[in-house]
Amino acid sequence: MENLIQVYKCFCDETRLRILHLLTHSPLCVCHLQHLLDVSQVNTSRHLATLKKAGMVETSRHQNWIIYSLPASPGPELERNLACLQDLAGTEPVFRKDLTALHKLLRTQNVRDVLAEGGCLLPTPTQESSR
Amino acid sequence: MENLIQVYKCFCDETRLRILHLLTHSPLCVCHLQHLLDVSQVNTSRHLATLKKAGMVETSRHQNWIIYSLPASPGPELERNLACLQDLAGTEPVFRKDLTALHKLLRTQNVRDVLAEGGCLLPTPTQESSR
DNA sequence: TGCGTATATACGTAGTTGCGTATATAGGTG
DNA sequence: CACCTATATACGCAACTACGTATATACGCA
Repeated sequence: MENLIQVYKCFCDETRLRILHLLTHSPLCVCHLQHLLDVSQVNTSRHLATLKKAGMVETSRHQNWIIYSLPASPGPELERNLACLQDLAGTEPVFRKDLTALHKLLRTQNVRDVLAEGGCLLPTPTQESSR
Repeated sequence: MENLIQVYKCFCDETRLRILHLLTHSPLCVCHLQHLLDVSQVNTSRHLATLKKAGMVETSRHQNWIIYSLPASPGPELERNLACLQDLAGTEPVFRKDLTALHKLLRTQNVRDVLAEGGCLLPTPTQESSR
């Protein structure tokens, strides 16, 4: 039960929902999440920490970057609810907007190869989004 | 998006989850919910008010009793997540225990007929659960 | 070793949530 | 109308949450 509640607690914040939704489509480093979400670095990092503590994301370091991704083997509560989220995401403008931005990012930089090597989606959009 | 968040906010409390799970199986009046959940009257009432404000339950009065039930036409966010909850409920001991108690209640009092008339699941278990 | 970039944590604070105690409303019945 | 039962709301408070500002850690590179 605690696991289930924990999932819902994570799900009831818009930023975290958007993070999870994005990660459903691709692993991402913090700076790109920050850029895609248009949320401050601290805030992004904090929400990611929350998700990680709840076992809802995993991390791997690649040089200076921390790559966040969904767990390789998520618990049933998470897995089931991510599927549910995925079903509903299509009708939520925010999610669609995020997806468009993500695809643009992936296309522009053809980073699938980089990702395949466990890397970050360079170039990082650091400066302009340091609000 | 706000709707979706609201659903998750309601879902991230154990008592409210148990209420929704019970209502998935049968409409119920406050006093029986209170009894089944073993939660104080005020607390039960308050959680129900929260759920109602979020459009996640509906009420109908029958004499002195307020019968709570799931909405006749729930929004997609709620409907989808209730289905998800239903899927996961089978493995949660608390939910199974609640269901057993509910079935016992329904059997003991053969109240399906009463419910069919929009009534309460009499007799009410008032005194013993007034903690 | 010292600097720059990426990410995380500490601290203070405003807003929110949950819950107990007390009290109010509303219908039913004598 | 007076009283009982069922349910809801008001108030106060402790715990939790979110977020900004400031600061720390960790890695890469000159």
